[in-house]
Amino acid sequence: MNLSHHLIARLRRTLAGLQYPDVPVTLELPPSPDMGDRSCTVALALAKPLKRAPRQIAQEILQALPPDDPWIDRVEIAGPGYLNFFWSREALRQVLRGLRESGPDYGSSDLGAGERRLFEFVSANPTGPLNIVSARAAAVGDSLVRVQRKIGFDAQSEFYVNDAGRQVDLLGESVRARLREALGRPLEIPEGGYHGIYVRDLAEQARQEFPGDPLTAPARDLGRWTAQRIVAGQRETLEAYGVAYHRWFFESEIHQSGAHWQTLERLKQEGHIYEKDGALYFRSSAFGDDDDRVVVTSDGRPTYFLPDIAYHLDKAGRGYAKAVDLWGPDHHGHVGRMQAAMRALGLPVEFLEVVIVQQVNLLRGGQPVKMSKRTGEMITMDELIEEVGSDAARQIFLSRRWSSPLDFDIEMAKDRSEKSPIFYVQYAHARISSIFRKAGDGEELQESDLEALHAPEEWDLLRSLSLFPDAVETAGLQLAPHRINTYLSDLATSFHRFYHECRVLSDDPALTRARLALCRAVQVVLKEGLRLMGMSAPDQM
RNA sequence: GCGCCUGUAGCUCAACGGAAGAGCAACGGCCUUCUAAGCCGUGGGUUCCGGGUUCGAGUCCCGGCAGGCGUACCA
Repeated sequence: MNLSHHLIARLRRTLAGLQYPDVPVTLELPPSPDMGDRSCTVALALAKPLKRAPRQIAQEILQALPPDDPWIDRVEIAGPGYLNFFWSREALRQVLRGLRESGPDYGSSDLGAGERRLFEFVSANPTGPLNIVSARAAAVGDSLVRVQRKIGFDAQSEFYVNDAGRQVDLLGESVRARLREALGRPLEIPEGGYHGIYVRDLAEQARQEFPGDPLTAPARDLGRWTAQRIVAGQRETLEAYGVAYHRWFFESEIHQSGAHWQTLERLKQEGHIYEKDGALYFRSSAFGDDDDRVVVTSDGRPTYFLPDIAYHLDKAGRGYAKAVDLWGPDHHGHVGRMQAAMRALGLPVEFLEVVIVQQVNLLRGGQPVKMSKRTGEMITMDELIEEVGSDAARQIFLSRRWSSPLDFDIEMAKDRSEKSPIFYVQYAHARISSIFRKAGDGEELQESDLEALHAPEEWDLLRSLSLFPDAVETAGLQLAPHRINTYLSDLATSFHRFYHECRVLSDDPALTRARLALCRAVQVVLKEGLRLMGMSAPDQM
């Protein structure tokens, strides 16, 4: 049940019948509903190849359209040559029937044709608790995966744990420094170590539970043990946020299997590696990067880059046609080298798509909250969820494009007054639930009841429902989950207006049944949309 | 210096290359009703500036300006 697809198919057939050159047929939303429900600009696009006036072409298309379409009430030509389509009441009733049949599957499609896609996000270092930046990435990444699956991609989520390398040693040494501090010695955190107060708690845990003597064990062993504790905590945080990964991938797996050395061999064989000053360089500049990059240092250690290449190669090896990585703005400089590596290894350019999720500026009542990674002074993701709640946080993170920097005001996020737009959509859902509580077990809808729908607010609501599949499709294809949020706000507006103007439970049984069916349809779409955003659909507020 | 992101109403932000929008703030209305966390109305714009491509540019390209981030044999 997708009115847009129906119309596009109609138009394509008509254009083919007219033997026009092949141009993409897409639909727009006219600026105002009284100008139409969907609009098509093919006549404008055809003006040049046909060397004719666009309005004249529009006229020709209009006349060639099958006149007997029960879903189209009328077509108008507007402006320079827009074709504006108006749905018939029958079409809008059909939306309601279709929704009753498909339920939450409404808006699902097989557009992705089962293509396997892997979404990697957050992937924070296992050296401290997750912060607010991770909260944004988690909200965006998780919603992306949900939407991708909705439109027929076989999408999965993954967290890459950097549990190897120097930072793990530093973590071990930082824990040890805290252990010594607890014994009354001065606190000496190593250069580049971790200053956060959370390290003290980890040291206490290590004192009690580390298998062996944490004061004398190798820093790497202590670090690895601690990292595992931190990862477990990160996993709990994300689960409290409603994010469950399909897989947690540990960098140490690569070090154990030696996959990174195999990757290096492969690059060497292809002639993409050279030595300079004792270090091994990957000739990434030959594949579009600004510069060549070190993959093995002069003292023989792999840089983080080499296992990272191996990891992404592993993604391809696992049968994913596309890997989408969500990175922070501080890593955007790495996009070029990673894509260069993918190309050097023979993967198509589109294989790796990097989404840079921009920074979050944390505010409290309009004032910036100072955060410092060095001193470990920061608001953790746990504190964020505790203070503002998972739903409110996700709603804010999904209300903007990921490419925009975002101001997150904690006070505003907690606000539950009428000024706050955060609960607008959920409130609509709760209101509908309330109606159904009052209605009790209603009678079954009769086909003839639909004739009772007449108010403009009812048609407007049905029009809004008809746009859900389009919103899902756009959000999925453009990797733009905030589109779902924009759509749901519009739907909620239509509903609140309807609620205000049209009493659902009345002494007219047919009208009551019809309006209850309409409410149910709205409720299903709100709930499904909220699910795609990883938010709950409360029955009471 | 170079690279990336951002610049749209007073503020926070939407807008598949297609006809500039919403929320908040301001002002004025609506609770004896299924939830007022809601609804209705009013005002508010050189889409940072200058070129270009296009039938059509907030959107794409080039050049500026402003803010943010990055620019390691760290991750």
